Amino acid sequence: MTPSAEILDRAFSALADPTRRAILERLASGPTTVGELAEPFDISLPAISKHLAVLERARLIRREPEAQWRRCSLHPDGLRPALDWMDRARSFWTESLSNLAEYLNEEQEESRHGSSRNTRKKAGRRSKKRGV
Amino acid sequence: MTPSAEILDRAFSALADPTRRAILERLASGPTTVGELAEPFDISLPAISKHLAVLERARLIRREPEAQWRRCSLHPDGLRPALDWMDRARSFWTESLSNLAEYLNEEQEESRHGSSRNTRKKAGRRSKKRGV
DNA sequence: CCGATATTTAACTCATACGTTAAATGAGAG
DNA sequence: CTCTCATTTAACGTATGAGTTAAATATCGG
Repeated sequence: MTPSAEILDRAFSALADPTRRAILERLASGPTTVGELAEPFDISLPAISKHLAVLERARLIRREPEAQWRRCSLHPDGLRPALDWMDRARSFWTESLSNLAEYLNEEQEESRHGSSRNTRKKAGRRSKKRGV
Repeated sequence: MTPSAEILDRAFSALADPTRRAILERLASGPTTVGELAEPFDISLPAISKHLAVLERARLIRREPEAQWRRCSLHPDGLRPALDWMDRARSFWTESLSNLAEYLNEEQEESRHGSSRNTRKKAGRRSKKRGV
């Protein structure tokens, strides 16, 4: 629904491949050409070219022509949306966990007060795997 | 190469889908059942079930049986590897950009000194090769 | 045990991802 | 112009992803 959904899709999808992550890490030490970028990998040049296309489509890198080469570099702010989402995720993750802790405390309180009606924390834990 | 590559693959891949991201956000407000989780979406229950399987395989959620339901919750620390990678990416991204700025400054300096041979800002200057 | 409810598995379709090799493009050098 | 190098595009095979409907499984409540 949010208009940024596609952007996030592309960014995370681009990051979900070890070759592409390695390419990004390599670009951290400065812009370089496709051939140089491809060198450490065992796959064909067209394969690398496609990975670069994916990264470019995800706005994570830029390629600009320079003589017969194409200079690849990290796209400034290209990681922003993904970073922002992850930062939000980090907060709600920890928040959720602290809520859970709180809830467990309440449960404990409640059961100490002796109201024994329905104190199921993990209801009916019986033997799972009954043979058919 | 790193043994964590697959873990990151799965995490980012899991995050690369808006339905799954929405599910995670929903889980931020506390554990819930599959059915409840599926309710806001337009897709079938089996589809949701598969999304949950993907999230579980990526260690982002946990599902534990509870009566005839399965209670889904965020997996504590499940986001850790992805968060760590992203934090590293954030640093090397900005580092790389500040290096770029530095480099542009040097270029400018150089051209101010009047050495008019080949003062193209975008050519020359390859192979900086500062091992990071 | 039976029937209802929650969820998953099976079997299938369609689209996209990732790799290959071979051919095409674009720019510099002779 | 022609040769060569860097890179992409084309065409293809195969695997995986995301969705569907129908059937299976598991657990509770009577």
